[in-house]
Amino acid sequence: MNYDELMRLALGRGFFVPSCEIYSDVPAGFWEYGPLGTIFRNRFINLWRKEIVRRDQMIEIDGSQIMAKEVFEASGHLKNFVDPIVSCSKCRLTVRADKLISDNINEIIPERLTDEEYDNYLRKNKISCPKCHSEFGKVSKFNMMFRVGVGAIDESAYLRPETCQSIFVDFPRLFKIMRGKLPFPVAQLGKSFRNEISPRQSLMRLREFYQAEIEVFYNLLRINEFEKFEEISNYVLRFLIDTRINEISCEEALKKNIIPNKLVGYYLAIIQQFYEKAGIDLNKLRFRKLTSKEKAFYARSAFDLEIETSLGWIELVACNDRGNYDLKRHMEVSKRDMTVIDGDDKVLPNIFELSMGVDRSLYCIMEHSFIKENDRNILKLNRYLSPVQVGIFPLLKKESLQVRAKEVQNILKGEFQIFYDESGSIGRRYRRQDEVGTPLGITIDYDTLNDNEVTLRNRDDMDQKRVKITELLQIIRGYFLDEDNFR
RNA sequence: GCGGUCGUCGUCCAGUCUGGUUAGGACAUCAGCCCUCCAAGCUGAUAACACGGGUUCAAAUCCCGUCGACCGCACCA
Repeated sequence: MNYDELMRLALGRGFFVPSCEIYSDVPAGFWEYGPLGTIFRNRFINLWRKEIVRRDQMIEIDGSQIMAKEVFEASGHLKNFVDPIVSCSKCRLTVRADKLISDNINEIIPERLTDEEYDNYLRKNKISCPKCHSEFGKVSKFNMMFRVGVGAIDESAYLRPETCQSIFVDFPRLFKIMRGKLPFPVAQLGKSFRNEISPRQSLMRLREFYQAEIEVFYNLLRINEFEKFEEISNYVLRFLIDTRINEISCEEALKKNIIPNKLVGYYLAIIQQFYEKAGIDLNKLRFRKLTSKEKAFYARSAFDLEIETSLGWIELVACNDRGNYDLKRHMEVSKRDMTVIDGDDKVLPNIFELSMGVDRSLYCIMEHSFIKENDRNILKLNRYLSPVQVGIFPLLKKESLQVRAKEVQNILKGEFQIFYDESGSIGRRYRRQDEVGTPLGITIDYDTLNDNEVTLRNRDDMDQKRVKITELLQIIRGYFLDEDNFR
C-alpha cells in the first residue's frame, strides 16, 4: 500500500484528519485522530504498556506539556534548538548563518552570537549569496520550540520539544518515593511540540506529536550486571551494517561489539519484539547505528530503529545512551542534588532512552497491515490493535432480525468495541469492516430465531461457523486473549 | 523557508485554455424495493468550485495575495 492509498483510507474512514480543516488558512503539521484512529492509538499504547512498561516493571508518569524556561536552559534546547538563519535579499535562498560564515572564513566562530554579531561577520568578510551573489538580509533566530507566555506578566515558558525532560526533572522525587534501585526505568506517553520548518506527509512530520518514551537510569559502573539480558540473549536483532541487514543474536552482537553492553542489548530486543507483536513486518525493520556526526552531541551511543515504507526508511525509535548529560545539567542549573546511592556507590545516573514516535508508528503499522485480495481491501491489524473488535449484522433489514441483533449487541457491548450495521447487503457490510480491520463479524439470520445460533465470521480467511449465543461471550473473550495468535 | 506542479461533492474525474442556462458523471453514503451470507440489481435523495481581494454586465474559468498538497532543495541537537 502506498502513501496515497493509506491517506484515502485514513481520511475516508476517520483514522486521522488535518486539524481545523474547515478553515483554509490553517498552518500545516497538525493532525487529529478520528473515531477509529483514537481507538487504534489507544490500543497501540496499551500494547506498549503491556509489552514494555509492565513487562519490565516500569513506572509511568504524565508530565506537563508547558515547562519552565530553566528546564530548556539546562537541557541545551535554548542554545542548540535555535538556528540563526539568513535569507538572500534577491533569490530568497535561506541558510544557517553560522554554517555560512564558518564555510566561508576557515575560522571557528563562537557558538552563541547575537544577530548583530552574525551580521558583522557577514559584512566584514563580504559574504554574498552562493547562488546569485547578491547581498544577504539581516540574520534572525529561528527556534524550533514553541514559546508560550505564562500569566499576566507573560513569563516565557515553552511547550516541551521532547517528553523526556519531564522524567529528568521528576527523577529525584520519583526515585525516592518509589524506593528506586538502579537500573530504574521510567515511562511516559505524551505530546511534544516542535516548530518544524516544513512539516510533511501527515503523521510523519508533525508540529504536535505523541512520544512514548522510556528513560532508564543506570549506574555506568554496573552496566553489564544485567540479569534480564538472559531472557533475550538468543533473540535475533536486525542491524544495518555497511549496506546490508544482518541478523545477529543479542549474545553475538555483544561479543562483536555491535551493541556496547547488556543493558542496551536488552532494551533493543524488547523494542523489536514489541514492533513484531504490533504487526510490523520484521523484514522491513532494522537498527541503524548512528555515526558520530549524526549523533546528538550528548549521546554516547545511538541506534535508530527504522521501518521501511513506501516513503522510504522511517525512523520510529531513537535509542540513545545519553550518558549523564541530562542529570548533570539539571543539577548545575537547578542546584539540586541528583545523585543517588547504588550499593556502595554514590552516583549520578546515566540514562539510556527509547524514544518512540507514536504517530509514525501507527502509520507504519497501517501500511504494513493493509493488503488487497482480489477486490477485497483488508487491514490485517493484529487482534489487539483493531479499533472495532466485532461487527454485528442482521442478515436482512427485518424487524425480527434487528431485535435479535440488538440483543446480541447488548451481551457484548460492555466488554468489546462493537459496530452495528444493518445498511446495505451483507457482503458490503463485511467488506466495510474488512477495510478497517475488524477481525470478527456476527450475523443474525432467520435460523437464529429458532436455534439461537449466529454466524461468526473471521476477517482473514472469511471462515464462517455457527455458534450458540450463550457461548458467544466465552468464545470472543478467548479469541482476544489468545496470546499466540496475535495476528 | 526556496523552486516547480497543483487545489471542483466523502473519493476519482469532466468543465478552466476560449468567462455566459440549474457546475456533469462514476464510486461511496442515505432512504425505499428485492433478497438467508461476501462490494448484485432497480428507484430516489444528499453532497463540491480552498480562502480573500481585483477585473467584468457576468468568474470554477482571467489577474493578485494567503493557506494547503505533492516533488526537489534546505532543515530535522
